[in-house]
Amino acid sequence: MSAAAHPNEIRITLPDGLVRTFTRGVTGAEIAAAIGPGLAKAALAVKLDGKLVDLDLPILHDAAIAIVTRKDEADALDLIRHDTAHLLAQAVQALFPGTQVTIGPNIEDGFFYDFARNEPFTPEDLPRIEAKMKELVAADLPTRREVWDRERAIAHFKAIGEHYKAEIIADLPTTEDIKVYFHGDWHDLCRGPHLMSSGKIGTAFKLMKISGAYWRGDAKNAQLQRIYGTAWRDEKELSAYLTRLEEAEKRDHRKLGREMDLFHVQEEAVGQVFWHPKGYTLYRTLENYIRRKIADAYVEVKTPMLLDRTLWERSGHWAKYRENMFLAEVEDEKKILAVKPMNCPGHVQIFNQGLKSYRDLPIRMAEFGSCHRYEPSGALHGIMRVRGFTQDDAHIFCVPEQMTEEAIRASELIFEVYRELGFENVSVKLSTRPENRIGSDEVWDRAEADLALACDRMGVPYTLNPGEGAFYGPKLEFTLTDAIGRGWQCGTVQVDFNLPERFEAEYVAEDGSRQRPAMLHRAVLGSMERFIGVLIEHYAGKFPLWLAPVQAVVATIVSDAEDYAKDAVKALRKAGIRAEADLRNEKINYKVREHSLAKVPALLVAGKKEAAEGTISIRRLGSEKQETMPLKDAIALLAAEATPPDLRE
RNA sequence: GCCGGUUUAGCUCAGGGGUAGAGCAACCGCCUUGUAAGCGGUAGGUCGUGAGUUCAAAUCCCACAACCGGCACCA
Repeated sequence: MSAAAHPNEIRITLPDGLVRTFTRGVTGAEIAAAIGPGLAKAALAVKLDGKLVDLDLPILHDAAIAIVTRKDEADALDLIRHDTAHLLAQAVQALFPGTQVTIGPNIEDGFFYDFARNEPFTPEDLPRIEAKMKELVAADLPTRREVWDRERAIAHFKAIGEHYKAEIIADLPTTEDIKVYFHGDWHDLCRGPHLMSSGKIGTAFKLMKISGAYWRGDAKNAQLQRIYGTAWRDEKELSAYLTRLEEAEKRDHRKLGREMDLFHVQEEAVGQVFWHPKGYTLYRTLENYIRRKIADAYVEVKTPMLLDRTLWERSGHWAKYRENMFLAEVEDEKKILAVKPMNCPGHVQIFNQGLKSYRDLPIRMAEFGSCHRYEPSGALHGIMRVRGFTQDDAHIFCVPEQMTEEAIRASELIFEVYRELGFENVSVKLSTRPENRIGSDEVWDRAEADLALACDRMGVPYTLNPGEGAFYGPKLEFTLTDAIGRGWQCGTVQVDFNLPERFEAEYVAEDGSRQRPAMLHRAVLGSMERFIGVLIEHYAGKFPLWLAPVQAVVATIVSDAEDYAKDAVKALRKAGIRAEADLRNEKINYKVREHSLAKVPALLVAGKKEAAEGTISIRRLGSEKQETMPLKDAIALLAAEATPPDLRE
């Protein structure tokens, strides 16, 4: 492209490819105005060579620009949310003088701002702050950007008591301009860009919650007060978001677990689950499914719950993980036992029984291992984060050359299981060496490469999670996406250099020498408890038939149909269907409502007609239609559907 | 663990120094019923736990616990 004819002119390429010439120093606002008054009015910011900048920023060089309006969803939301965060800070400082501002970034669906203030904010403060924010929007305060000298900025923010801001500036790279944005007469350090006035923000925002948050995310630092908010392009989007939150709440596994009589928790067993008959049916269905999935390639074992302290000292857990372990003392024997937080040391003990040959490898040792970890009280959450849980665990002992192949095998199992359980969308992360680790760099290089190669060979894309590996080895982490788009990290494949070494696991190699086996940890579901929680929320309690605790209810309309209904239940059960009879003296409306609320997938209604004809009237959960068919056809239909996915043709 | 909030019947929630209420569920009757609540009645609570103030505490004060929302943690 040739340079512009005149030195004071620059060439601006617009999104439609059109190139227009403007005076050097032209602003996005001016370009928008030159294109049309509508665009000028709608303009929020400029995308200058792909980077969002202020509308009033002078453009000095030839560039490709796009005027960003509310129609550009991602950019518009970014701009609006960031401005709303500033608006929040401005309102808070107006209402609560002496409050320091710190940082206020955008997050998914909104933003937050962290404040330093001795008095805590209360829930009642939120509507007040929100009202103030709307006032500031109505005032349509103009935005102004200034670039300050670093030392001046630090001195200024210190002088006005904004010590956190001063600290932020001091930590900014020296290459960075120190930009201060004014909204009316309030100002804040910010990298920008911002909308040209507060009126552009609109009023589709809402403050959501208050929480504590540590300065710079470090629990050793002071705790700040965080206010979360959400902001959208218009009221319609805001209300759609709020509706989405309500819908998510309806899926809450704690609520559904109670309503569907699946499980409960109580104070005397904090962080542990009481599985009710229906919940445990679901649990066993899932467990047996996994058991079938691994039947051909794995051996299943069961290891002790309580193991002597000396074993944990040897495994390294005593040093690294003790504060998370439950201990049991046996005074008579002066012993301290620990409740296992993991199954791996136990599995190595089994591996170590008897001499293994390279011909025996790989040994894939699985256990539905009941583990207990003393999780911080604040981390507990329903059955998703508990202190007593069961891992669908396995450890694979192999020769080092088999590592990639075994990682592939484990990963493919994970993908297959997720797909069969109704999760199509799965992402993979490769977590690499953390600062605090054991093992030489060469060993880490090799292990990370093995896992990366496994992904490549499967054709599975992965994102790198640098520094997030376990201290004993790198890992692959599998995150599935549920029905409403939330990610749940469940499966994992981890290399372990630590345990085989510490427990001196060995096998006899081809040349007769003793070698250390490589070890992989792997879990598909992760924890049974957590995964069932995910399933409940994913399906909103409406499980596919094969998982549903009660698959069919035969409900009578008149008492004359009772014997027929009982026989129908018998026949259903004989076909392997979890069926129950509802012979109560209630209207069919009442029964339909009740079993629908209980989320029974198939309601089989038997009245006088059905009893006489040997038919049944099927009503499926979620449908208002019903279909009458011969009982044996209904049984065949349901039996087919009740077949677990791995057993289908 | 930290910050804030909450805790009253099985569930959802009201009440707020004078001894506890509603709806639904449960139980008992009546109704034999045709696809999302038929009618009537009965019963049900150490008001999270402990300690205090008071003539009197579910209510006020303190401590603790559990739960909820975040933060931190998540071998």
